[in-house]
Amino acid sequence: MMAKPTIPKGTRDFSVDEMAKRNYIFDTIKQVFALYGFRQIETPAMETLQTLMGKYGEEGDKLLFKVLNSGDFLADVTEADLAERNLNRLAARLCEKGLRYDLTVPFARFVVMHRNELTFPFKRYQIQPVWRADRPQRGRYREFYQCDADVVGSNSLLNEVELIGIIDEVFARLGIRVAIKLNNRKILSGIAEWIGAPEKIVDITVAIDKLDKMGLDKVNAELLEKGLSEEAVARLQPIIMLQGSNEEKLQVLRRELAGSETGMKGIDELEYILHKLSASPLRSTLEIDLTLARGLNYYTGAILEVKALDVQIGSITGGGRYDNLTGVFGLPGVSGVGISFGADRIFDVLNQLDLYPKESMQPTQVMFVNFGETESQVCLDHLARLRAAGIRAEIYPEPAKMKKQMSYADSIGAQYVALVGESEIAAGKIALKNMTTGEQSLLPVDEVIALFS
RNA sequence: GUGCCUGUAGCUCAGUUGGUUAGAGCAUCGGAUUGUGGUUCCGAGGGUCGUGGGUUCGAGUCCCAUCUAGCACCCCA
Repeated sequence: MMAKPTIPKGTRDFSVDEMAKRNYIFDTIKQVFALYGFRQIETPAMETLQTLMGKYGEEGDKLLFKVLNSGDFLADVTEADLAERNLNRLAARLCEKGLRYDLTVPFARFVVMHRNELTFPFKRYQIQPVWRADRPQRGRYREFYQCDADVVGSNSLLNEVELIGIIDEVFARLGIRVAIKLNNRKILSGIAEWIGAPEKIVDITVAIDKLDKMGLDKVNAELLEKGLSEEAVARLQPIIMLQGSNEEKLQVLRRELAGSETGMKGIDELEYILHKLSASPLRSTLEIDLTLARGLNYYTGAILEVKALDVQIGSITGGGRYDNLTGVFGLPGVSGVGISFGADRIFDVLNQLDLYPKESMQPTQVMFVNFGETESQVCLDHLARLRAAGIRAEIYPEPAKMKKQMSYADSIGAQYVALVGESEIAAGKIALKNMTTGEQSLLPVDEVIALFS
């Protein structure tokens, strides 16, 4: 007896309806990427662990899925290794491959491997699943798709501007209301530098993030607890309390961080991007948010994140600039900037808001009822004509009872049912039934085709 | 990875202080209706109560473990 079939934790099957919806998302994103001059690549599901390890910090390494070597994978393992029980060292002996954790690191590897075939700036997009051994929650899966667009080999901030344009266009097309949050790593560095505690950037941003929930007193208390001096906390006050329009925020930052060269550089960059974008107003709101920093260890310039306004879910898109993207793979001095759409979360958002256009489901437009051998032969001719005209059409494969064939047409959401029996064949016409209105008319093929153009 | 929480037909759920052969609605399949679906009526199939142990004369109900979904951390799309 077979055990009940299951799938691994944090993974999902997608039904035909779900795939139609997902493809609608992927197609929308692809079209916009292409509009902005990005071209697609793919990389393998597996990379060598050498490529993957150490790129995502200690936490990230723990979340990597490792692939057991084939063959006698214990051959090189000694009793001493087993006795030692050092997981990392043992894993290194047993596994040389892992599932990719994101698309950015494999892309960096790709750029370095193919550097002589590429012309820079190189703009690529990539839509593929990634895997993380995270504990699943709503909107958090162990297998999920990322849709990345990156530019390498260009330091121009125009890239940031274009990427924000892509984000705005994609969510406008999908009909999702979003807020784009913008920050700059150099500003964060400037802040830390200014209060004399460079290593405290993360603690500071995490604390500021809690201002709404906990209030100023508790935020300050947490900062002191994290080891900041009274003086440093006092200096931070204007930055913690930062609010108002983007212009006002920039003004305050400019005043407070005047002493930090790095900080001022970051402010300049931010201002440049906002200025360029002001020329053609975005449909989404764009706001400066100093609390963006966590998990973005490798970012060195702009940092951005997108939140859905009407659904509570983690960020649905993230991105930023990382100088020296390819440095770890032996190609220093190449800057990258990119964004990553979280297709699965966008899918969840769209599902909750039910924002799919009808056409995205691509249901059959005409289904022919099967009356038997001679009748279906005539239908095949009609089908060929309809399909040549780009109409999605099919015939029920068996001469089953009418009721059954009609129910089937109903369940697949067919727009029309075509009836071609003895009398229709004699008349050289098709009885076409509109499944929404229930109306039926007798038409020649040409007029049926004309209905859809 | 840490701390909580969930689990009964494909789906949404009932199931009385542990007590005979575990129910309903929806869905599925068949029939009423031999060229007309989405409405109606009738009928059928489908569950070793997530899984494995334990307590008990007796467990869907109590205990433990494990798996799964989810929540808060951590981290992130």
